[in-house]
Amino acid sequence: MKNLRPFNKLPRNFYTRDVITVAKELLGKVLVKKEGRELLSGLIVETEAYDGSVDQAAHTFIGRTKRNEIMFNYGGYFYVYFTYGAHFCCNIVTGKKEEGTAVLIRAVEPLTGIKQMTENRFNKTLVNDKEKINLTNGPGKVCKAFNINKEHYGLDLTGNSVFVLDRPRLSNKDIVITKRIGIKKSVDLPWRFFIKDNSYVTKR
DNA sequence: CCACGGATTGGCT
DNA sequence: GCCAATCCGTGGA
Repeated sequence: MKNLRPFNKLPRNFYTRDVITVAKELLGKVLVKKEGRELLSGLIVETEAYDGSVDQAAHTFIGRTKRNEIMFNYGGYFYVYFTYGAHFCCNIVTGKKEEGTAVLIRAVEPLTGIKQMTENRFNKTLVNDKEKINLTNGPGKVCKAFNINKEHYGLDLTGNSVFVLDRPRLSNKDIVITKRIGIKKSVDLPWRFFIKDNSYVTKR
């Protein structure tokens, strides 16, 4: 699992498809961030789709603002926002120009750079299994562990600092579909996707 | 184990 | 001025 070389970076045309398809197909792919010499990476295990054309919970529902403008670009950009006065959350912009759609990365399973992630999260290096599970099982936790913040807003994911590696597509039977969590509007849309039985999915 | 609420910034009305 | 696509600690059973 240490050697990520045989896998290719996802190309632009992966991201420019519709948000639901991309949200599902991102499951099982590998999020990578280069941090100095360290390669932080994790298997994407939980996502949510947001679509401003029909979805009141999407930040683009109100139209274009300075904060959400990257979501109106075509797919393959990083939308990072700050919330609750404390946390960053990262999203992958999808679709065509002006669509205003994106996929929230809710949880990953740590693969490489675990020691660095633990330092980023807890400011120490010791890890037991309980801490490992708690490292990246939530959108704010993923950003903290990967040290993703305001500076990464608008990054092109076909570039070289943050990107996603391809992996074989999961079977539909390994994907669970539910309503989204942590929101107050458009709560009934079944736009949350996660890998069945994966222990790094958000706990409820 | 579960429920509850405080923290704390910045975007938008 | 309101309140959020969250997290964590506390307190009770």
